[in-house]
Amino acid sequence: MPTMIDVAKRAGVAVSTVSYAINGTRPISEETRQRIFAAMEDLDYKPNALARGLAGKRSRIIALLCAAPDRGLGFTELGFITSAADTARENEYNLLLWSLDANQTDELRQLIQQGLADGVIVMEVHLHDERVDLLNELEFPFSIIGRCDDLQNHGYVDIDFHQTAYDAVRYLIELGHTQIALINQSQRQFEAGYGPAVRMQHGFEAVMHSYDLPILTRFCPVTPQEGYRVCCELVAENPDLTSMVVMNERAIPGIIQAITEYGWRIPEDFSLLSLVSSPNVAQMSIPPLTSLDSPNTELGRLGAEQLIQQLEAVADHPPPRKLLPCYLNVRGSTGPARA
Amino acid sequence: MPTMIDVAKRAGVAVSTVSYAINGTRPISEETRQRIFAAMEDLDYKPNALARGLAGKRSRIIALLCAAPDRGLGFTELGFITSAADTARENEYNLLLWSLDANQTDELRQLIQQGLADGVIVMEVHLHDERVDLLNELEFPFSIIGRCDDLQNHGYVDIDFHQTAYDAVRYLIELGHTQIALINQSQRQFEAGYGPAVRMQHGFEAVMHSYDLPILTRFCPVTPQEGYRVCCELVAENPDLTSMVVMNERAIPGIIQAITEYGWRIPEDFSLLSLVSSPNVAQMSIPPLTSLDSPNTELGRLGAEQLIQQLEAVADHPPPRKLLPCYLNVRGSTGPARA
DNA sequence: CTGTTAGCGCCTTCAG
DNA sequence: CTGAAGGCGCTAACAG
Repeated sequence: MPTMIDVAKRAGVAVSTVSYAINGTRPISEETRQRIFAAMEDLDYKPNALARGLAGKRSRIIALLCAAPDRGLGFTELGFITSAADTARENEYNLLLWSLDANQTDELRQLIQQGLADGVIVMEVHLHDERVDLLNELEFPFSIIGRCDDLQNHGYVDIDFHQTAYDAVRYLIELGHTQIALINQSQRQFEAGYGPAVRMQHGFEAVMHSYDLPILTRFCPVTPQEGYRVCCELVAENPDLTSMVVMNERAIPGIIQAITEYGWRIPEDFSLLSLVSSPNVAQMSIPPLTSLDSPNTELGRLGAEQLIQQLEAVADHPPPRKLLPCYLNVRGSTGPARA
Repeated sequence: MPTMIDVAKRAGVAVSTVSYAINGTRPISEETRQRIFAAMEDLDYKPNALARGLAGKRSRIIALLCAAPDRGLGFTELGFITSAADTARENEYNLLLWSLDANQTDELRQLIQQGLADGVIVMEVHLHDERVDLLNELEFPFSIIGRCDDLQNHGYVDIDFHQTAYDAVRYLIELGHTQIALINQSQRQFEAGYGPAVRMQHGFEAVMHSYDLPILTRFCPVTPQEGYRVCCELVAENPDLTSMVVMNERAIPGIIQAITEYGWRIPEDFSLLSLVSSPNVAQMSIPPLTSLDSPNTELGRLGAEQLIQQLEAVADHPPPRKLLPCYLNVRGSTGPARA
């Protein structure tokens, strides 16, 4: 592996000049610049990232903190991961994967103190998140996908759950539905303060209230079996129900089965709308589900971009805060309300 | 951030002694060892990874090359990624994510020349893979999840597709089936030499042949629509068919629909077995699918472990080669052959 | 068993 | 606009 010294020799300049040429930290005459880059080409030279990081105090490495949530990792997280990786690369950063649970703050501290990463992206944040506390305490740069309660003047990117609830209800109302139930994630998640569960719950209630419609909601553990059980109860107790919005992909097969067994056809007799879901699984159902798909790749991208901006910022920008809507994809599980 | 010098001072020893104590590269008297570690504790010292890497020629960083295959990333890849990350951490390595397509060899070369990573894990390899060629050319350490044609005396971990085909057919035969069809992935993938498609095709043919049963196979693009179309044709042309093995998760909803519309109930009239699939999606179907689930986390783990062993090997071990079976999970989509 | 010291490859003040 | 030289924090000879 050639080093900067080799390049300097070949170009007939000092090493520092090569460094400046590479980093653009200082004006260089066009002529020597050319010579230097030619020499780099010839030698197939690439700056050594470790040495650069050590000397320059910036490694151009960021880390993605990927904790497995209770329900396991899914397409949502996969979207974050890959788009964060892409975004990092586009900006000439490297992305590390730190698979730590939300409570492994000691391990996180260790990793940070290693000095490898310039900053981290936190995903799947809890409303109150120890990791975020730690990062604040260490004053270590970070960005968040999701939102905490205590925003601490920090930025974030998240899904606009309220808007999503609104879009869902609005869409069903336009199809003539007035009896709309929400099946949320598990009560445990809700009570643990899991952001999406909490915000969707409140968002849905607010929207239904604003339309002066009856509010009907259920929590449901994230399994088909529980989906079946919860949905059976729900329809038995509410035979007037014509539609349902569900933010619980894993429960959906059970829900469909319950509805079918009750004697309703989808979408002729009953409409089903999957919230904050991914196209992959929405298309796996029969019929394919109309859904409000989560902007996963955008979230991952923005999370990475916000962190990188923060790392490269000269002045202090105001903390970037962004809420993204879900995209409505009309597939086969929704239709006009039955008479 | 304290440095090694601080620790050395506080413990009253030379920096090198601290270094040796940390790395265990040289015997240290128990007493000074204690003093040094106490000093490290007191100062909350952690070795700087960049400096360590630069000086020691080993960064303890490995990279996972994660190309998105044609069909997009799914649970399989997610399993690789997370288990590789876990394994890396357990061995005190850091895992980088390099999202490069299989043909982006220039970018790969660049990243390697940066000197950040000690080695890479390649997944989703093609039977002939440019990345592997490059890695061989550069003599850069790597491990493979999957297999190339030209093994070059290199190790690998992969699924035992032949065994999987055998297990699937055997299981169905025991249920009394003799008319068994295979729905594979797309012909394009097969012809492009995509390992799983090729090996499953050959494995299935060999197994059916060994049982002296009729061989019936179809390729199918990875969408529900195509699954529907291919399956409609298949059953129309083969009304005696009683079962089907499918290595094409995305096509399955369409397949189920086709079978249902044909008038067969699953599993009473027709058995469906999903090959090399993930429990998550197998459980998403109605009924939940009996499947041979892919050992994703084991593959990811072994891929990482093989690389790390290679990096830390003193002597040259023989290249580790391992084929893993899929796990049979009997769920609700298989039953005795209809009369 | 321990200490001294020269790098690892680069960045970044300082002088010119 | 360019050069020289001191460090970044650690490892690994080389000496005791």
